[in-house]
Amino acid sequence: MSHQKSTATGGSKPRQSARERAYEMIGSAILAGTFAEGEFLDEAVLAREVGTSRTPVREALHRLQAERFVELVPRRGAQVRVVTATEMREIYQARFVIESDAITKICDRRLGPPPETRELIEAMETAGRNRNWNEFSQLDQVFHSSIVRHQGNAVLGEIYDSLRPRQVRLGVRTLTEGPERLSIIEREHRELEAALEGHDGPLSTSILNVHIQEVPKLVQAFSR
Amino acid sequence: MSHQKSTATGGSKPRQSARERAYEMIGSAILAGTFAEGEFLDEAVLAREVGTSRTPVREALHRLQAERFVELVPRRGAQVRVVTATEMREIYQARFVIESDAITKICDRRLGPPPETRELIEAMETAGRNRNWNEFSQLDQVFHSSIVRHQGNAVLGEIYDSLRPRQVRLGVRTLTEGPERLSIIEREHRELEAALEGHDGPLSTSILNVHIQEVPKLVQAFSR
DNA sequence: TGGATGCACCGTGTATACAAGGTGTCCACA
DNA sequence: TGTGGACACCTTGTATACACGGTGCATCCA
Repeated sequence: MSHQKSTATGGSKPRQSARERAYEMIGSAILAGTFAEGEFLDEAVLAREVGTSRTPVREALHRLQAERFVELVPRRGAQVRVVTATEMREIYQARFVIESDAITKICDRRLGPPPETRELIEAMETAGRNRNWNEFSQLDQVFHSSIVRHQGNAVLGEIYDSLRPRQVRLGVRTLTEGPERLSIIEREHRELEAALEGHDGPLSTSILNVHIQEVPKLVQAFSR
Repeated sequence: MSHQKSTATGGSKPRQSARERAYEMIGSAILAGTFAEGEFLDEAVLAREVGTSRTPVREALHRLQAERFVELVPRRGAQVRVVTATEMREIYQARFVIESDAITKICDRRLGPPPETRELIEAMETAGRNRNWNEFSQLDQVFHSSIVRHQGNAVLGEIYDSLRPRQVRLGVRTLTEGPERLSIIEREHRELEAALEGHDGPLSTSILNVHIQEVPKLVQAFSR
């Protein structure tokens, strides 16, 4: 999704389209919890706030529907989707199904970890030390995504990535509320890398299983 | 996706929106191969053909992008996506990953096949006898989707269903070109039902594996 | 004759005006 | 006082007009 342009990407203005601005503003507003869950969004109001007409706003809302941020009810408008604890668990289960499959295949074919793994792990540890949660979160996504894509199936790669924006909705919150988990995450990443290096499928999968369960466990603590 | 409304659904007009009409017309035109792969679609032309203005057409194109039918190139427009044999294989692999996971869990929990299974199998055999390929194809989707959803994870269910429109793009073609495969498909469905009934995970999975490979094998025959 | 530059045309991106449908309120009547 | 219906307002759905940017062609210069 790439809300909140990272410091690196936010350079010169590439003449961002109005639709893109609307998409990012509305998307991050939902992430930030500006709108109540279940609330209907008024296109005209949004347009005013973004500083454009309704047209780009409508297109942004359609994209947000595709990403499951809102529900488009005919003649009623865009309703902010309610994210339940159940759905969160399902998203993480889905992640595990796809990523563990990738890991198994990577080990079967003795591919080893993706080449950029080491670099990513170190970048994450730096971001962690600097308490830069957004950066940390994004790098975590790249780390896992690179594993899934290393397996070679682009369709599964896309699907895996599409789960990201949905989990981010709670991910940042959980991360900032439990930063002591950071060292655990980092250790697990290194363990996973080592297991992939050793082409040990079952071990890799069990590490991933524990690793991915980390977050939903946290979520459940303060779920509705 | 529900192009070509089935005979059952096509009853009285529920005041279908212009966007929906545009979506179905353009979508089925792509399925029918009316446009060349890689071709850029002209919004104004499409609007004229659908009988509406450009606005609903644009919204339809955005949805078709989400479903991977077209690629939206900024300032250039909607390009009909090229479907390669590789991508087809990847889609079927993805299906297998999700559905086999569902099957394994269904057997682990001793849930048995979904209640509607028997009914669906019989409806498919009727459709097959009547050489009604669209009906057959849709029922096949419902059959497999019901298995995935029987496992209980709605997110994985949605993802699985989203793969459908993409594979339909070649599915109908392969079906009409190889109708002798019909009895094989029907037999495998019954075998799968029996294996689920017996809570036999490995057997169910291996049946599914063979079953799902059927189509991409056909595809490869006349791939580029 | 080949390449580069500028201009014109065309198609997408955005804004705005208009149409249609639904929701809530207010009034009338039981 | 409660309930039912009609009307008005408000919001989405669609059409159209305008702005912006890119592509391709033609012309000019080397």
